[in-house]
Amino acid sequence: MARPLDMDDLYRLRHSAAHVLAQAVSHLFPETKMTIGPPTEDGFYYDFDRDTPFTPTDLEALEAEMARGIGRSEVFECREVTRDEALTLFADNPYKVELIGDIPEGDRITIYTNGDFTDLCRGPHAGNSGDIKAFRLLHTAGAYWRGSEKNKMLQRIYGTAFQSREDLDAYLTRLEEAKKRDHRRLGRELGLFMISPLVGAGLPLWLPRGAVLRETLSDFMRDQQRKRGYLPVITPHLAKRELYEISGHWQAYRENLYPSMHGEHEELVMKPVNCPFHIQIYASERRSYRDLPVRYAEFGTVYRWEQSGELGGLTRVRGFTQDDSHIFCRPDQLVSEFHGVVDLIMLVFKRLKLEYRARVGLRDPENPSKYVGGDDVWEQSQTALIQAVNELQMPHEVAVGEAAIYGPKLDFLVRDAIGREWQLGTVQVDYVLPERFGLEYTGEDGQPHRPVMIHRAPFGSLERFVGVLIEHFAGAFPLWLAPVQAVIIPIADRHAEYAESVRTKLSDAGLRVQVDRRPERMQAKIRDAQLQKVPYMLVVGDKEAAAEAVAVRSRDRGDLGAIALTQFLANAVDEMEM
RNA sequence: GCCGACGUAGCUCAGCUGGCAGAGCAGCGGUUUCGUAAACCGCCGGUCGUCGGUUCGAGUCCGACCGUCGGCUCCA
Repeated sequence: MARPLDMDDLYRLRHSAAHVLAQAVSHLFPETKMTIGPPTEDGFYYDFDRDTPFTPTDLEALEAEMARGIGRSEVFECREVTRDEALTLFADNPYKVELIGDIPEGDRITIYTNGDFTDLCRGPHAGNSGDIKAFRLLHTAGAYWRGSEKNKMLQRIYGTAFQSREDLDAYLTRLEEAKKRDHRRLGRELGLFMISPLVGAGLPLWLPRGAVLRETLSDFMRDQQRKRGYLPVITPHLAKRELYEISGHWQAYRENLYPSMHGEHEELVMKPVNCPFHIQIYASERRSYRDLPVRYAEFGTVYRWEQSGELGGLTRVRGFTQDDSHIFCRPDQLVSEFHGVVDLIMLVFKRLKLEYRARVGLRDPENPSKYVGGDDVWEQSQTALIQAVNELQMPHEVAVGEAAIYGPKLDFLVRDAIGREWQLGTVQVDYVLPERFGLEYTGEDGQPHRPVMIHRAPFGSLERFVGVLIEHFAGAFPLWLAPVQAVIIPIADRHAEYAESVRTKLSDAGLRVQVDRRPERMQAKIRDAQLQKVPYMLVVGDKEAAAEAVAVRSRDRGDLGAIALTQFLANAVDEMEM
């Protein structure tokens, strides 16, 4: 076995590959201004300032030019320079001048040279360009200078590099595999959802099989919530603008709200969040300390204006449904309620065998305009959240600036098949909205007290959650989730009647089954069921009809032979519990 | 929103430098009644994303818009 790949070595290699790319650009497109070119998790990129964008043909020419640079095995030489020297060297490049200006006084300023190309760079680099054994330029993209849309858009070239040809091939194969499980592709192939341009971008339509999948998840959650003392509520999709002015969403998220509609005397907006509605329900009665906690749950569909370039599939949409709930509790109940919510979220991940990590999101003190609520209230809620998380003894990281507008939160991030991480479950502690809406309960002392709110959504959005599940399972859902759990395949027309009786028995037992009675051969029906990733195919012919049996073929394990129908049903029920 | 690529039948795709719109699968009709991943024959199917322009002539060239994809920015 080859020695384990040292990430630092790979980073150096990719960093050097970025320099070789910049060198190639300087040869073929001398008018181009270099900016920055770091290594990334999967490769590297380099941003160039250039009037005309790079074409796919340009990329081919650059790959050839890079190969020449690598062939020369040029050493990466590091040299420390003075600030003045650096400014002189890069006098004609405003980007480098800006970077030099940002290097703190007293820090070393270094430049790296490979052959005829010199770049301002902190390093480190590979020994020489010949170490880059395998590389590929992947695609181009626009990217703002320093990531701000106020700055000029630069031309970015993405590439990747490895220490061997095999590693590169393995990476490219992985990209291909990831493409095959893309939820947008599988969504169409498996008949789960669609996007109609006439309905609108970012507004997915759920097809029957997708709707069954989603409903199965919703039913699971409803069942858990019922067991945990949640109460269902249902609220409309529109509300007066004033509601969101009080909550603060109108001010803080105006650019993400759909333009308002005019009623007779009021302005109505599509709801971007469910919480103010649930707050109104809480506020509709006098509440005693004995009534708390109150847990309102709703699969609430919300609408947020997203920039068109951001839309795609089920994971980035303009309308989506949250498995939302708002818990109103006394301060002394906060920690136990919080723990109950985390328990529910972990149950979801366990049921689906998903790997996750937890992240505490705190507010960014540098950017107070992103939030509502005073410092003291934030201090209180952040302290409460951190305490609750610590008591769980759950590994987590802390991210400053990742709070919600009204409070800190605990997010759960799930990694999907392509390695992307998705924020799925979330719990938020909120002292702000109860204050803004003047919520109260009467305490033991007969005095009014302010409740605390917990916002939580274990799935996050059903759309995004299903999108991630499609990719995670590559469409081959576990039995309990599969939209069609079994297809019954009669071998010849004379077996249709028995097939129908099998369907009735299994349907009555709660399974989602279909009979494939097309005038096709059994082989064709099996093939179609496999491609549709149906967990079980039940072949029925003369032998099965005579014995009240089914010949079971598993999607994953192949032909399992004939067993009694009652036995199949018992096995299936067991499997769904797992 | 910004940068780039792309948009041809329900799906996957071909159509070279402008000169009569193609294939496979799906669908429909027929034949076949079959034992674990595609039976056979035939037929239908397209305002080449939309609108405008250049040209004797546009799927092909140009522009705008709509949409999709890869990024950037944003994400309560």
